[in-house]
Amino acid sequence: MTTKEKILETARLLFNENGVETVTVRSLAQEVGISHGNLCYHFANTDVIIERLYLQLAETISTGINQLVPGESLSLELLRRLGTGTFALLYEYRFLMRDFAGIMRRLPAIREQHQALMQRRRDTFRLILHQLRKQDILRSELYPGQDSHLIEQMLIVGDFWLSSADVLYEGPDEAKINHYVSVFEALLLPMLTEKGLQQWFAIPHSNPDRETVRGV
Amino acid sequence: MTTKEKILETARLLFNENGVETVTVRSLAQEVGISHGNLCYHFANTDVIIERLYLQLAETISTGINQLVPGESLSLELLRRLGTGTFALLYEYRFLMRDFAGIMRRLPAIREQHQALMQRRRDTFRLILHQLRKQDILRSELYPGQDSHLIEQMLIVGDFWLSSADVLYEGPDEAKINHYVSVFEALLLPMLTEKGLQQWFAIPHSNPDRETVRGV
DNA sequence: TTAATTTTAGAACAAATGTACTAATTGATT
DNA sequence: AATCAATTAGTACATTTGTTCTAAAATTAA
Repeated sequence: MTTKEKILETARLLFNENGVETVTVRSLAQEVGISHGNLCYHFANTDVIIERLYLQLAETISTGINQLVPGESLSLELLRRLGTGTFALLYEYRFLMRDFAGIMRRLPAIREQHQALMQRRRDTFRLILHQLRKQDILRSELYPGQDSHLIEQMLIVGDFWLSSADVLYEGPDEAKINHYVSVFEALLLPMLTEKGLQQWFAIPHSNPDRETVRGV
Repeated sequence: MTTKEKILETARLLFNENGVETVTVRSLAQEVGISHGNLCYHFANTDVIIERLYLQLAETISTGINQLVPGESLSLELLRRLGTGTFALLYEYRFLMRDFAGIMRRLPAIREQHQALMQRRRDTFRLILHQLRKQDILRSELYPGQDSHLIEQMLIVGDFWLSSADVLYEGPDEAKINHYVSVFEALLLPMLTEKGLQQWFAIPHSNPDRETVRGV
């Protein structure tokens, strides 16, 4: 592992543990085991490190999104695996969502990137809703604009379950991601058709070691 | 207005605008128009100011919660007014939710207070669900534990719509709160009975100047 | 091997911040 | 009016932090 990679990796762990505000070039350098002068040689400051880590995450998510092809058949089980993968990925970069406001304030460049990413996720969610309806798994809107509301719920829960969990989650750590995937999934369930509900009940929910896919 | 009150008020506005990390005893004192020595005489540091502001919010919310009496009849319109009031209140203290993680890290005392507050809100939500079912407005659970999922969704959306709005909301400011109240409300809608849906459709949704109630 | 380039450690400096302290001023009480 | 407590402004100091600079060491290329 090169020094650059070691720095990024250590920074990610340190950010996750202590938050972005408490990590300085000096404390990070010490954790990596190099001088802070050396660290500044590779990355001028912590801001550019945060930016790089955000790009890492955004790229991984984007490639995940592109795995979903319009028109391709979907199952609720596939969606759950996609969701679990995304949540697990987000968990590795959880400092980004936890210190969301502060980071967006510090790094306007990321703000725009994030807006674009969220737009792509919105489109993906809309695609999913459309496909599920075509397969008669999802009921149609109860009122005009319900889909938009649902998608916003998905964005909020999908991004900020981490912050909420920080204070409220009390179960075992291994079950955390699966728990919040269930909370997320439950946004969709009341809108399932009879057929959709049957398909959902048929998914093995007790097994937490399901294979996961990254992205979306 | 006493100096103490002036400090708290200015701090709240400054926190909302620039985030807790950027506000120092000096910058705050300057904004209030007093010396930083004087400010430290009233409040040792910014931490105790944050704590005081949190208590202000928590207390207001708690009194709002107690307005709901178990067994009393509910309407979706009343719930919407309660929701709007709470969202408006939260908006005035939005820095607390935006810089949530950082604050919880800095002030462990608040963390415990917040856990307790969230428990009370959970109980309130459960009470509401129960009462709505008694009035045949809400369908029963699709699966055991759905209520818990729904309540967690309500907590997450109810707390973090502010953070999401920071980056994603693009409409006019006056409509912001009502928009997110709708997103919040939409969590419940798919579970309404026929009767419930009819009641909901009868609410005048276009008028944003509805009277609001604080709390919950 | 030699020369050039990259990487590294450490020193130095300015700016900002929390905290403590002093002295002056104000306001209330007797 | 005199006294005491509360309030205020301003100073001082130690720490931390970002940033820059220098020189040594390590690595690579010729």
